[in-house]
Amino acid sequence: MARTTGSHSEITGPRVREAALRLFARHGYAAVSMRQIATEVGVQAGALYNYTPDKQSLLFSLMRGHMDELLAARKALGEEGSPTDRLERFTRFHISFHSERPEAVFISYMELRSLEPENFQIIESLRRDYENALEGILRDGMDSGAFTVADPKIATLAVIAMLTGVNTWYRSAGRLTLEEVEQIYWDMVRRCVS
Amino acid sequence: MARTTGSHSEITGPRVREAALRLFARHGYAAVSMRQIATEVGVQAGALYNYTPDKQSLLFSLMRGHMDELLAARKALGEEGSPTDRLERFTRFHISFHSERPEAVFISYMELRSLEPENFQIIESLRRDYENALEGILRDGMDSGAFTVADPKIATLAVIAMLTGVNTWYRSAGRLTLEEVEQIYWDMVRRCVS
DNA sequence: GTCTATACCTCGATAGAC
DNA sequence: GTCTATCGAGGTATAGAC
Repeated sequence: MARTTGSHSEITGPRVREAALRLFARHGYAAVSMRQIATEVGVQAGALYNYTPDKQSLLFSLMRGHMDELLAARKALGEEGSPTDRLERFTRFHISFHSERPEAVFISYMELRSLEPENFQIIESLRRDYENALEGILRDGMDSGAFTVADPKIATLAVIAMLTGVNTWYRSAGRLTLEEVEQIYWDMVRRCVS
Repeated sequence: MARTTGSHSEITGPRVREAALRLFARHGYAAVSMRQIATEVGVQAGALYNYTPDKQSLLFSLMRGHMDELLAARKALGEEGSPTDRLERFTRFHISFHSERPEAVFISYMELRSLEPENFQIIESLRRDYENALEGILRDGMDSGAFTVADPKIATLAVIAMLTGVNTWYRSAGRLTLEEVEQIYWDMVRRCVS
């Protein structure tokens, strides 16, 4: 892991982000030092500042990148089909997307309070966009009579909380395959809104 | 807020815990310094060490106290009635108990990673006790035919995640009363398992 | 682009006066 | 029981050599 002088910007940049992602997720933003990140990458602390203006920007960039990916992937699901079909797609998508990047998910939920106010507002707004996508499905289903939901706003938050909870226990080497987990949760979500 | 020399142990002790609870919840354990806590209480940093051997013990004591309260209150719900009745009691209890102490709940979920290993094991074990109480209700309901649940372990985690999510948005001055929130969630939980 | 060195600050925790 | 003062460690970020 010892490093000598040289240029490695194309390699080191991503490695800084990966190390920060892993360490922030494991120990928390405030508990991780720039020196630790540098050690993980194999450079000295000063070298990190070639890739980020400061520690806060590094956190924000990770969270922003995650939310942008999430929203783009959600959009790619499309709007075709019945509300029930769309809700099933959303449910399965949420579980599989989140299970593939547990560290980014964890940071994006846990480190909101570590963001400076302007950065917080931006991430919060992106998250609301995501919630609104689900709420739209639920409202369409209420209008068409497919769903019975007392309060679509609350049902949205309840479903997302339930689905995101998968990340606290799911391991790909565990008792259930991801497909089985998706099926179990889809059964519960479907019954929740019918 | 300026303080003079004197003895105030009966007052200061609880005040230290309250200040730590509030600050840990707002900014995170790692981001809060003993000096900040002392300032909030109105003493100097050194004086805190009359009430806790160190910062870690303060965190653990807060989390331990919360879990003990939670388990005692859950036990007081009793085991009488049908599985459906018990599930309704559990659901309403979880929501109201958690909504009354959002800071302790927040810390107990978010700061698990800030605990030293031995302390972590203790809190995790208490949390499993709580989950097992709900799982027992679900299993009894499956046995009696009242519930249809594909996987009681997963349903337990799903229901708890859904219910705990209330704390992320519920405010007592908001659009809905706590009773209304409880009713909405009970409807969703009931349908989830039927 | 990375290094070494360092400025400057804040941390947790302790010692000893009152 | 609280104060002031302080220790030693470690924090972010920058400067300048290579």
